[in-house]
Amino acid sequence: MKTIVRLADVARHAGVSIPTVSRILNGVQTVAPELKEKVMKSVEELGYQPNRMAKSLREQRTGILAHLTAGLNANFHATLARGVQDAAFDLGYTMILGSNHHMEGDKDQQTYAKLFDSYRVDGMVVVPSSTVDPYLETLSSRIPIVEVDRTVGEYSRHAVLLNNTEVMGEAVRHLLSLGHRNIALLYGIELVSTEVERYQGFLRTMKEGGVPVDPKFLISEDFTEEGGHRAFQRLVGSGLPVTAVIVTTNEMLAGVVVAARDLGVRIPDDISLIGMDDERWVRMMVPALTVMAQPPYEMGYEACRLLIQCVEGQNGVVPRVHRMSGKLIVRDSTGPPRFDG
Amino acid sequence: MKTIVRLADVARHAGVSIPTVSRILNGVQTVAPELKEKVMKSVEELGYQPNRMAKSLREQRTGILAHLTAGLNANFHATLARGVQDAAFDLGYTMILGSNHHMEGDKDQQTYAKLFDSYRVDGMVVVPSSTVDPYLETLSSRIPIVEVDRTVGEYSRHAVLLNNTEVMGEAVRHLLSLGHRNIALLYGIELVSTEVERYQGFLRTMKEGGVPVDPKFLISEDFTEEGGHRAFQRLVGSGLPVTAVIVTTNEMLAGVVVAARDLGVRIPDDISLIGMDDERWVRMMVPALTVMAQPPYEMGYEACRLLIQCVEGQNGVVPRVHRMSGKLIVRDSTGPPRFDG
DNA sequence: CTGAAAGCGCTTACAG
DNA sequence: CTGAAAGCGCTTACAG
Repeated sequence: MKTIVRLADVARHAGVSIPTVSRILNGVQTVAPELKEKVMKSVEELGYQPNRMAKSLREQRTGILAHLTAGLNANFHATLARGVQDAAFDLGYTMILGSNHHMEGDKDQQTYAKLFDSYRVDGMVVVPSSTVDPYLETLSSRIPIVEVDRTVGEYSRHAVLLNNTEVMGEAVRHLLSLGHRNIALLYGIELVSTEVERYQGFLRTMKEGGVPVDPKFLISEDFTEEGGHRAFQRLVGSGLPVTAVIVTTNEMLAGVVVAARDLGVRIPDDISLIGMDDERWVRMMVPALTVMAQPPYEMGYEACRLLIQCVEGQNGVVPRVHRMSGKLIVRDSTGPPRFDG
Repeated sequence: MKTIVRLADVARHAGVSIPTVSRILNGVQTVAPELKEKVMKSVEELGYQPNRMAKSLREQRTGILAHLTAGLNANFHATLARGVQDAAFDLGYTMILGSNHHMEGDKDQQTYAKLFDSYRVDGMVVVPSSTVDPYLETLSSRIPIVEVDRTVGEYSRHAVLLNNTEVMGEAVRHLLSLGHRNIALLYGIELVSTEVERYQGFLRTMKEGGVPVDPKFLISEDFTEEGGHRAFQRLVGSGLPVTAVIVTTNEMLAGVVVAARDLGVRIPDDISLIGMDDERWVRMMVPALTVMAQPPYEMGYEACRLLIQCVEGQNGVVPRVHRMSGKLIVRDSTGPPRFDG
């Protein structure tokens, strides 16, 4: 293990004092050009690399941003994380990542929040879960936090969210214009903002379209593939005259597709289907699915950009919700209802 | 912004010296039980959270591990990263993540490596690329590095890799046993160890099976979906009597599937197909694809566990290659060759 | 424009 | 068993 070069080594090598080297490296104050040159040569020769830990300790800022996510399993969250990371990198920060541990759900988010706090990160971009919230609330008093994808609700912080009601509205209008009236909504059982907003968007647009909604057409289940499977089974098992189904999450969507195959329900001949998230499997399967597409990369990037703004002083800005627009991508899983539907 | 609690604050609050608090918190040395109790109460009351930066600076170790990956876009790498992260978390470390920036390929890996080095990370788990290698080599002299998924080759470091030749062998034998003789291999054009090993595994097993390989059946292209598309087009366009195709990467596999549809080639009726990575789309599409499945989570976890072993002193252990076994999952994209094939 | 001194928040020999 | 002192590698007032 080679010994590491410190500022003092560079100073000695260049024949100047430590502060001088520091000033040159940080471009602060004016320095004699000749000294600068000499020092830069020493830096080069010795391969000096500043110790960010020491710098952080002294400056009382680390240049590290934490991202607390709900889990990299879902492509959506992985891409969002990439957005956060790229923004951090572009703006001179480093991202530290905490995602759900194993399969234990979100109970680790708080552990991660504490851990990252102990590293004195400059701020956090978080996909909030109910359990992490109380801790974040206290943390908020010390460092800026930006919520992304969903929010725990009272908007006391910046939040970057999808324009959920809008996209859902698009989806509903698409089905209505095809002639559908008996449209079911399959959604996640947890009370997170995304689900609430999509649910509301559904109801509102149906109302605007003048189509009454039978509560039996509103089915909530687990966020998982299994949940989607069960929801679709229940729906079809009920014998109701459904002609179209909207599913609010990608995981559930997969379950719905499998269930439809299991039950011999043809898409879109028997039932039209609209899902969430434009992932590869959605494009590769036959029929390719009509989906509400989100821009996860942009959401992450924007959230992080906002966070850095807060970190760097513009925290005079009043916290608000930033809406990113999704769009409906029409493919082959939606068509006119069956004539007997 | 609330002011933050330091060790000194706890000491004053408990009426003891700073070192005493430090010792109690770190469980080092024996301390009077009464003092301990008093201090712990103060810690609790003040909500003290140690400053890891300061601790790191003093201890000359940060407890941070860096993971340099090839990009979270691919599910494989996202899951692998999750494995690394979980291992880090389980063993008391924090993971810092660097993945490819935007679409610029791997040229940022070196930037990330430098950045993380400046934070004095205790070690790195890296999915190496050719450009990052020279820098890693010098870094290796200071901190432990474990390679994962692929290696730049000379095995001067620990590496956790898939047993590429084995799984490829399984795939080939599966096709041979179905009666195929004219099997094509579509692989990535870059000279990375995964590709080289899979290529060799293909040739070796064909040889063992006593089946000569026409070099025209060996087609290399970009790692991308477009690359796969082109490769399949070239193959079919050549008019060669292929009855089965093996594709070495998931990205290319998607391109092959699309190309087959475009050209009206039926799978497995006209051509049998084996791909890589057991991702959702591979299971959801019809026919569900036969694939060589890797255990990315386990690979990441194991690599990180190994790294921590090195970090914590067992670096007496001679660096070696650790092989993880993949397995062939037979589904509906492989069948007997066409009688006229 | 440059250097000597202090200090960021910890831990760890060193005395007692 | 406990505390005073030094030091990890930096930056930043403070003199000159």
